[in-house]
Amino acid sequence: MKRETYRHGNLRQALLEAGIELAREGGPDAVVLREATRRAGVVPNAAYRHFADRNALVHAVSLAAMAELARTMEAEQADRLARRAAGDANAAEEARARFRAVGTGYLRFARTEPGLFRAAFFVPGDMVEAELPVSAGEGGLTPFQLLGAALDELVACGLMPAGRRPGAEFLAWSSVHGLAVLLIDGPLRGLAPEQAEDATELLIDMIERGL
Amino acid sequence: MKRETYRHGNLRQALLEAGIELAREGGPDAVVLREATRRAGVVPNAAYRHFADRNALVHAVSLAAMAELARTMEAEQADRLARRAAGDANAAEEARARFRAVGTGYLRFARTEPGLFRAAFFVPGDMVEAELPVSAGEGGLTPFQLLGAALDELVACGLMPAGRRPGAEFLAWSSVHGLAVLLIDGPLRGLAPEQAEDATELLIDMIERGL
DNA sequence: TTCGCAATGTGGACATCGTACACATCTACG
DNA sequence: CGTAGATGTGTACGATGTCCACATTGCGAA
Repeated sequence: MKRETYRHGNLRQALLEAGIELAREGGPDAVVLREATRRAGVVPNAAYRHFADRNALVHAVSLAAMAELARTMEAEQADRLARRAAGDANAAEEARARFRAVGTGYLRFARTEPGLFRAAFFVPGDMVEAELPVSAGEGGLTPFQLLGAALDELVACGLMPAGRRPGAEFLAWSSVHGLAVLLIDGPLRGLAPEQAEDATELLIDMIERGL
Repeated sequence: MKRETYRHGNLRQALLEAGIELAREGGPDAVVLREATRRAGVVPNAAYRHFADRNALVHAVSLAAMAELARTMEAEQADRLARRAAGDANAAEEARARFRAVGTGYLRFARTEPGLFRAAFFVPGDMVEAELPVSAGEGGLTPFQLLGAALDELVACGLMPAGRRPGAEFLAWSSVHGLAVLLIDGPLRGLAPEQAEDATELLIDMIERGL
């Protein structure tokens, strides 16, 4: 447990990882600075060499969580597309699948990692941060950008009137995000996973009709 | 400032009101027990005669906030209906207006009282509490019940297929709630009020098409 | 009416947290 | 080398939630 070198070597990263773990277990409020330093085997004040204050730490955790959300969404897309690959290469159906995967991936992450999900939207960057590369997945796109790309595809395939494209991110995002919130700490929490998935599909159906 | 009777007389209510004020200013996290007792002119521990712990206080605040949300929604409905009253008494249009008012009222409350809005969904009652009379407005209906009633009307007027009625509360609610969250502490916060209202109308358009 | 008990408010104490300030230790660069 | 800046330590303070023992009071039974 005890370090033998005076220097830690990689404290910032260690604190960040401890913070992520805390957030995973209990959301952003559970990211307590002293506990993170404890887990890193270091005295509380050491954290201040790497983060201005607790908020800065939570913010870094938030960005990391956002990136993990992006990865989950990418994985969901890959999964959905693979599941239908060999068949036919209908571009429109593919665009739809990619769009739906954005939503289902988002909601899967929220249900699977509620703590991190809440953390991702804490100190929730304004629109600027939604495009910060730190919060991107493997493909280099942030969750917000993944959604935008999927919508562009829908328009390109004629599945959505171009006139409604501007601002559509926010409408789709709102709906999915709202369900996520209601599911994880709103009145719908404690819904069985299966029911939650049904609700997810119904919601995305509604969005597709409404877009 | 100082009391002259040993008994406070109505401490529970005083603490609750202080708590509501704190929540109004800074959301549920700002409801700090000691500050509430300070405002009530009483020693910290006195609170424990009326609330099991801080959480119980926040929970009571949450229910009060939910009731205020309900009142805002009722007011919005009354407003929208009055604004078109004298004209014609088209039942379908009236049902639509009432439905839209549910959403706009909800979002208006979120933007006007972000602290209370966040508090309302803290310790967020599961489905049971969404029907608790404590969180109802003047008309005796909770926000959730107001939404349900509006949806029933839509179906009755043929504005929405009856087959999609079951569970529709949750879809509409998710969408509106999501926009609220994104607007008040998500990436859309800081949108000008006018833009926020535009987004509101667009979102409700989408919901109407999708339901 | 009186007396005693339950309800309500007080005082003091403790652990935990975030964070400020002064000091110790190391590493890298002139 | 040796010194300056970077990194970790120690001590301390104020704030918070909550526990325990005690003080004060009002109300109903005797």
